Amino acid sequence: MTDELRDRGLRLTPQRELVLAAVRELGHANPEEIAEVVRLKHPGINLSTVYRNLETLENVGLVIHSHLGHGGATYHAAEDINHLHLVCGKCGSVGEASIETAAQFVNVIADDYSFKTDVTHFAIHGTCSRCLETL
Amino acid sequence: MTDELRDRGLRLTPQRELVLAAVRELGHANPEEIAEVVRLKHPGINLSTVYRNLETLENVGLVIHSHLGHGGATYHAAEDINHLHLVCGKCGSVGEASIETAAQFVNVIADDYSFKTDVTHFAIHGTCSRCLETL
DNA sequence: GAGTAGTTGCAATTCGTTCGCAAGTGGCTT
DNA sequence: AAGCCACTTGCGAACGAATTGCAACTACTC
Repeated sequence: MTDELRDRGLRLTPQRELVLAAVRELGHANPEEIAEVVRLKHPGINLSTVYRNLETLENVGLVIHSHLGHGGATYHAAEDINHLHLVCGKCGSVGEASIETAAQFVNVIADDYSFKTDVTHFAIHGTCSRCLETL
Repeated sequence: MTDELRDRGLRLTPQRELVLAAVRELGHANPEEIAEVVRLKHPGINLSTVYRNLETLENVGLVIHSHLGHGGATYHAAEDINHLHLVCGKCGSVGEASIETAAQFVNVIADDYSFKTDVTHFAIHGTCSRCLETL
């Protein structure tokens, strides 16, 4: 990460390092959860620092956010974005699906609407298998 | 709408009527925009009344919300939900696509993950044709 | 090792949304 | 036609998530 940052005149601070480490460790997490993990090693970190670092890490391309539900964003390490999210509207569970399942869909949208789809950014909303059973 | 409401012991108030009318008129709109339209005919309406009516109209099935972007929900008349949304991450434009384009995708997700997809609830994120050209 | 520009912590602020409560009013009942 | 009661409204306060201004701090360049 040193290069990505320094090339842009940005700095490698302990806080920034810990935020990235937390994102990588957690898989998908919101800023609050990330702050909690960071605080284990750096208790004094401020929430706004977490927000600001997530933003810069995203600009640099080390981190990506996606929207899984009504609330805020959740963050992923850039190298982990190889799945799409299936969010159950009933129980709120978040499943994952292979990106390939959407390949054909992405192609159709590209052909018919000249729209280049990023399937990972928004979750796929619906009802999970467990909730379908208990209807 | 009278029946949908009264059958549940709910009332048909002028405010409620105007909120529904505004949703139908606007196509997709957020609560703030809906309030603006309602205020043309009923200047005193309170924002929280709009929120509450959107919620009850949704419970009754006359209105549906979906998430098009980072911020809050946008509301549609229930009878208009026959398209999915293509939101451009660069320019913010919101396009529409036929639901059929997703039919195969929905089937694959159902078969592979036993997950029943509601494609209209979350937008499809990506880059629109115009922004693709100007890269 | 010193200087500078990027960064942090803090507190205050914003935005969108929800809440509690008292006053108001639809609509069933008589 | 009038009354009653539960549903609604408007208002202000409160809320959570995210953002901002600013002074103190510090990573990095030379």
